[in-house]
Amino acid sequence: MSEERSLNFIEEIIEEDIKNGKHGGRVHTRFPPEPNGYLHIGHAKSICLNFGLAQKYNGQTNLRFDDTNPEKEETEYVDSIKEDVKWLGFEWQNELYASDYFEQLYGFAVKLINKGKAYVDESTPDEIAGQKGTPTEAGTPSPWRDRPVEENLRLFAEMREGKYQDGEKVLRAKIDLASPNMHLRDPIMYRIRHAEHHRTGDAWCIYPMYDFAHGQSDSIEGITHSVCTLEFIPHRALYDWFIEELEIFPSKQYEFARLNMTYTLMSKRRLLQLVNEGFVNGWDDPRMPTISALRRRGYTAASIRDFCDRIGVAKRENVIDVSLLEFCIREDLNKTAWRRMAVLDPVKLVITNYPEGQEEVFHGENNPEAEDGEGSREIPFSRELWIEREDFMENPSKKYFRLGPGLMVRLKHAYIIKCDGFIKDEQGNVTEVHCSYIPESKSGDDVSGIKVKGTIHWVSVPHAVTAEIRLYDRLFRIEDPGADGLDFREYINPESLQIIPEAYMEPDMVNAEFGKGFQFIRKGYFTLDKESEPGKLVINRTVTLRDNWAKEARKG
RNA sequence: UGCCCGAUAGUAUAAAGGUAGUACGACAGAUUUUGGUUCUGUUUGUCCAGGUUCGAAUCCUGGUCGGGCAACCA
Repeated sequence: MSEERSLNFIEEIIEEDIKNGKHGGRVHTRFPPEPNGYLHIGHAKSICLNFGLAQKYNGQTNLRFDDTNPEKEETEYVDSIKEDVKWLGFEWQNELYASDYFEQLYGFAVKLINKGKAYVDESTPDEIAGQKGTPTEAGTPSPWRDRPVEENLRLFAEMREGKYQDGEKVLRAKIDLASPNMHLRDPIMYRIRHAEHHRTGDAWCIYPMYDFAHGQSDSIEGITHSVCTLEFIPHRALYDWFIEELEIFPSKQYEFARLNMTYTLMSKRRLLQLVNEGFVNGWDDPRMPTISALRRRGYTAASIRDFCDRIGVAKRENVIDVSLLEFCIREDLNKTAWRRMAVLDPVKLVITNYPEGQEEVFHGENNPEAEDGEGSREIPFSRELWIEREDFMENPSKKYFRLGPGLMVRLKHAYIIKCDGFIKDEQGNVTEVHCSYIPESKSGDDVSGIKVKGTIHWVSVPHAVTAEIRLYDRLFRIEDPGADGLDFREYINPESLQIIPEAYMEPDMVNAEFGKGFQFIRKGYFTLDKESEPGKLVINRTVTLRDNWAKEARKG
C-alpha cells in the first residue's frame, strides 16, 4: 500500500474490503487449475496475480485442483502443475482438491433438495437444452421439475448408489427458467459418470458440475477473493445463489481479462492438439507457450514474473505482443548470463603471421554486467580460428564493420586483425579468410593505437567443442493463429525449429550446468537442453540478442 | 435481435471532475573490445454524437465497435 505504483482494480477492491474490516481484513486467494493439461503463460498471469495478492496483503493462497471431471483429469497433470507453480517461485498454503469435498458437496445438494431448490430430472441432454429456451425466449419446465422432496431424495441417493446408467438422470437446481441469464435456467448440479477418478477411484459415480463445486470449494476454504477470468462473469449470479441458499461462507468472485499473446495459441484444447497431432514434440517442446517449455528453453522464473507484472490486470480484452516477453527475458539474462563464444555457421580464419603450432590463453570475464565480473574463464587462441560466415563479406558495404578485403576488426578478448585475402571453392563459396594480426594490440595491453569499429567472436579450431544447437522461432506465421474461422495448423511456421548439428564453442562450455543461462556473444542467450549429455551437448537458444544491424541491413 | 462485460498512442496500462502519464515498440543521437548493454531525445492516444459543469478520458443519454452467454466441460 505504501508503493507509489497505482493499484489494479482487484487491489482496489481488496484495499476497500480491508478498510471496511471485511473478513477481519483477511485475504485468502486460490489458484484453481483443472488437471487436464499443462500450465501455460496465461496461467502464469493468474498464478502471479493470486499469489501476488496474498503476498501483498499478508494473506494466503491455496492450490486447489478443480478435479470434478474424471474423464479428462490425470495425475501426470497434477504433478506438472505443482512443479510449475513451485518453479515460478510460489508456495501454496494448502494443496487441495475439489474431489476432497465430494461428500460435503453431496450434503449440500441434499440440503437444496430438502429446501425444494433442486430436483432429479430424467430428461435427455437434448430435452434439457430445449427446456432452457433461447436468449430471447424463456425456458419451459421439465416434467420432473415439481417432484416431491421425498422422491428427489430417494432418486438422488439411488444415483449415488449406482442404480442408473450414465446420463440417465441429473440433479438440477430449481431457479428461474425465465431468467435473462441462461445459467440460472435450472442448471445441472450433478451428472452420472461411471468413470475412474484420478483420486477417488470408483468411490463415486456421480460428479458435481463446475458451478456446483467451484464456489462451494471457495466457501469451504474461506476464500475471500475468488479471482477468475472474464468468461465466468455470467456464472457469478449462480455462484452467489448457491452460497446464499446454502448459507455458507460468502466468498466473492472477481473477473479479469485472460492473457492473449501474438503469434501464439493459448487454449489447453489447442495445445493438446499440437501435441497429439505431432506438430511439436510434447508439452515442453521449447516452442510451446507452456511454463515447462519456457523453462526448458531457458526462460527464468524471474523474467516470467516480471512479464506478468508488466502486462497489468484489467477487464479489457488484450493481446500482448510477444516482444514484451522477449524484452523481459533479455533484461534478466543480460544481468545474469555468463558470456561465452560460439560459432554457429563457421568459416575458417587463418592468421598467416601467427606461428604454426603456437598457442596462448586469454581470459574473459564471465559477466561484464556484474561488478566483479563473476570471475573469468580461459580462452585458448591459435593460428586457425572459426568465425561466423556472416562476419566476412567479399564486397562489404560502407556501413559493414566486420571483415572484408583490407578491413580490420578486433577478435574479442584477443588481437586486432587485418584481412589480407580469402579462398573460394569452385562454387564460389568462401572457404578460408586470411588475416594478419597486430601483436601490439593484445587485449588489455593494447599499445597499437589502432581503433577499429567492429569486434567479432571466434573459437580456436583445435580447441573447439562441438554441440547441437537448436534455434527456435515463433511457432506460427500469423499474429492470431487462433482466430475464428481458420485452422491454426495451416499457419505453423516451417522454420520454427532449426537444428545446427555441429556448432563450435569455446572449450569452457563443457563445464556448463543445467539451468544456467549463457550469452553467446553477439548471438543470443542459450541454455543446456534436458537432452544434453556430457559427451553430446544439446543447447537451446532462448532468445536472440536485439539486432540493430539486422534492421539496418533490412533497410538496405 | 435478450442479457452481461468492455472501449485511452502500434501493444498494454495509469490518471477516482482540474497539466493525458508510464512501459514495450518505432525513430534519431551519444557511449561501447558484443551492431548487445547503458544514456539522451523524438514520435503517436481519450470510439462517435449530444448533455451536465467554470472545467469531462472520468458523470448522464443515445449510438457504434469488440468480446461473452443457451456443454451431463472447466
